[in-house]
Amino acid sequence: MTVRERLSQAAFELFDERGFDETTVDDIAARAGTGRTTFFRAFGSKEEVVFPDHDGLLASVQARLDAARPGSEPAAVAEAARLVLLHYLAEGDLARTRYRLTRRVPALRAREIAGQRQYQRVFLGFVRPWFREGYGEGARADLRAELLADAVVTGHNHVLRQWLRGRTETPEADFDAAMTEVLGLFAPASGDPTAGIVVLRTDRDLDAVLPQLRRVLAPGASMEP
Amino acid sequence: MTVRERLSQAAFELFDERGFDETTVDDIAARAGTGRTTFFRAFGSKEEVVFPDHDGLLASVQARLDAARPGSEPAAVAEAARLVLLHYLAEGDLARTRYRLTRRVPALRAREIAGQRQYQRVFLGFVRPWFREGYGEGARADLRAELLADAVVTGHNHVLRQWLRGRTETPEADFDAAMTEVLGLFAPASGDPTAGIVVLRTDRDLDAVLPQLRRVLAPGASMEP
DNA sequence: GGGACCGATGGTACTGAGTACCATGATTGC
DNA sequence: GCAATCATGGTACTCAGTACCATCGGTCCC
Repeated sequence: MTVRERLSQAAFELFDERGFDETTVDDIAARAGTGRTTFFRAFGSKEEVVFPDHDGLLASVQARLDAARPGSEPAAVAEAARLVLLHYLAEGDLARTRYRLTRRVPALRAREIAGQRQYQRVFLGFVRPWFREGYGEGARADLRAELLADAVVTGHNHVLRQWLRGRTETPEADFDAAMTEVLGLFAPASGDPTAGIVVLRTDRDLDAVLPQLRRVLAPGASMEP
Repeated sequence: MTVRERLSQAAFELFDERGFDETTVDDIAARAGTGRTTFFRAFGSKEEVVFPDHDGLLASVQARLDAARPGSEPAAVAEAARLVLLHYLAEGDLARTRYRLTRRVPALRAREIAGQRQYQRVFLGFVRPWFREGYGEGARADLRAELLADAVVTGHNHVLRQWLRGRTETPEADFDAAMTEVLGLFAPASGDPTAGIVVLRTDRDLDAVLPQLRRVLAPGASMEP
């Protein structure tokens, strides 16, 4: 076990026993059998122990998006987001412990949220050019791109949260459904046959088209042609 | 000028001159002609000087939503969000200084983002029951409610940012447009005539269906098959 | 007027995170 | 065997934030 791993384990144990604020860096270092200096060389800050893989995960999302080919943007977005989900699923109990910690400690919550925003920024950087192409440049395309980048992160978080709370046994299937929903709401028209989405605003009788619409709007079946 | 105002002014001056991290609380207190203790009694933390009205603004948003009457949810959401926009517009240069600070200082950025999430939570608390009613309980309604709550905040931020950067002279009109867009994407059917918006996904020629659908989709009609 | 009370202020001392610097000991390369 | 390198740990510092206490000005009551 590396020093870093010993420190991480000691930290999570102590956070669980006493709480985050009640644990000092000295406590962690002592339990791990190292000095304080070593802790800060390994982790940079006390909070960072809780989110050790954040930067790497963010980079892998960016890499997945960078590797996307034109025309497959929706798939690239979904697959990049899936990387994050799979990472947490693989962590198992550790992810649940982190979840409990972030619910309880405002500073950790703030850091988690800031981290999520970084994902949103990465998705935005990928999605904005695509939207400008699909909708034309201007505020409308940029706003929609922001909304989609948000929605991808929120969709992911929604599913992850259900799993962290033990509310679902099928997070990956839920994820597919959520991504379909999200991409269906936002993706601009493009060469991709899965991206033919229209926003309509009217002010009259729905019943006439309802049967026809039901086919398209039906849960589960709605998004795939 | 109250002690709090003197401290605030001194702080912003120093942040501007030397930067946030390079300014100590002692510096601020000294320039304001008070003691360190008084600073912490007035502000709670160094970061809080930068976001002094956050809690009050959040409460006013909550209050506006609490006062909403059934059937006017979209208007309530838009008006509650508008409160925030108007607050920043009224601040003028102070808001721009804060914007510059939050771009430069990661800790302030994180705090700003955490604050935005609080707005999202408030909107979510308001919107979720409405969506459960409109779509039925379940993950789909909850996810869509989250997406709308996000989108309201993002729409607001989008417009505010344009103004903070000096890219628009008509933030209020932009805001109306953004809210229409956002609510149009997400709002479930309701009595409000501005809410008769349906998101539809087809794989056919859009131009062919659009006029027809435009005719038949009605406000107030349920999207539930 | 005088004394008791009270709120705001400011000072002192403490804890704990994070940084800088240096000494030491182990490992590696030659 | 020797030198260079690197991880480690120790010491000392800055600064945010907290706790506690002393002081001072005003106010209220007698």
